[in-house]
Amino acid sequence: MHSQRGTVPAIGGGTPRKGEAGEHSSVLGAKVVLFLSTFINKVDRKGRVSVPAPFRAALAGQVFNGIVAFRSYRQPAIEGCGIDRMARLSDSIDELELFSEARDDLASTIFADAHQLPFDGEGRIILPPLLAEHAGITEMAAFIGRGATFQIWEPDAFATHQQEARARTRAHGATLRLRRPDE
Amino acid sequence: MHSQRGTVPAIGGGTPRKGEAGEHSSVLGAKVVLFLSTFINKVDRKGRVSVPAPFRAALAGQVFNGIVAFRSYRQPAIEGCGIDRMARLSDSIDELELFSEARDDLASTIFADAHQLPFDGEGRIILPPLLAEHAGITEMAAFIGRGATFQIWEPDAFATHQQEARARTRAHGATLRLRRPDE
DNA sequence: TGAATATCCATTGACGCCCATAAAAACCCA
DNA sequence: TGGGTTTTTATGGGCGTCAATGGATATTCA
Repeated sequence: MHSQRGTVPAIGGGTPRKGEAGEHSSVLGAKVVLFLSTFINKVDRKGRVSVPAPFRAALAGQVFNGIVAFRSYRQPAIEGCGIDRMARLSDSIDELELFSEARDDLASTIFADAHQLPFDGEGRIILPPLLAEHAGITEMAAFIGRGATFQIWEPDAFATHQQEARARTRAHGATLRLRRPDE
Repeated sequence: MHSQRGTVPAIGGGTPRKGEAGEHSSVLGAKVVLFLSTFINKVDRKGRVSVPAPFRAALAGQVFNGIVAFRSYRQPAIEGCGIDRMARLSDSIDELELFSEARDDLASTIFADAHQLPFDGEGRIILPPLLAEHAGITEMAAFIGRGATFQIWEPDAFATHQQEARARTRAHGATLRLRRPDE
């Protein structure tokens, strides 16, 4: 399977159509951002790739119209999210010991490496060569939903990774206690 | 079996009546979602299937008007739930160490494989080929209520599975202690 | 002035949305 | 309690719209 056309209006749409992508909700900002599923799109000769419409919808309304991307430091993949999440991340890191080594490392690994990739009129971004190389992406790019964030992989590499992850999860019997709605 | 108009309430009989499948309650959001009974519906040539009305009722009011579906790990079935449940899952995962391996694995196992399937005007969804294949679904699809979630099976496969499950339960004499309302 | 970047336009096929039908189930009323 | 009426549901199909993609054109900066 590969890039099927549009599909899956991301989370925004309790309400059907009428162009407004992921409007809505919540008086206190904090719109529900959820990246789900996998989409494989083509990278054209100019290095452009369409960001899946559902992902765009999930990002709609943020101050920066595009995505933030940086190299994953554990995997041959690109980490992606909205600008809002970076702000939160910044806060989290702020809570680490000032001048600690971990803090330094995180700051330079993430923020220094982060790229702001704006959408063009059609919802595409241009993958910086540095990032594309890191992920081994040339012709196709797989957008992988991960809940509050997403990743971009070279399709085959991800397929392999996913199988391994599945195996590990099953082996560890990794469980996760689901949060109660109100807890 | 064909064409009995909708529904085939199999198990736990009591006909649900009037949209109250999993009506809600609770002033503060957190509506009670309950999927009960079994319904067998047809998959048309476009790959569309009607989600049983009672299930739709149980999902009414969530931010995303549709269901979230992904391949079951241990069975040839599709797991289904509402977007709210995924959001909670996302929150739970967000509490794990950032960038930890367990977190990575869970994310790529669960979210990457999840599909957001929006309802069309008639309450149908389109079954992605990948999922349909995994469950061996071609002409008919059985919606199985499981309380807070539900599954979608190929009818015959489910019948078989159910018999085996019953046999196991009888053998093991499985018991379950009921949770007190407020516990 | 040339190369790199940003806008805009065109194509096509999938999918969202609408309308129509039949048969249940729910409802009403004598 | 039974029959007739109304309201939902499940299901088929047609068609318009939008997303993904490719390429051309305008704009910016070295």
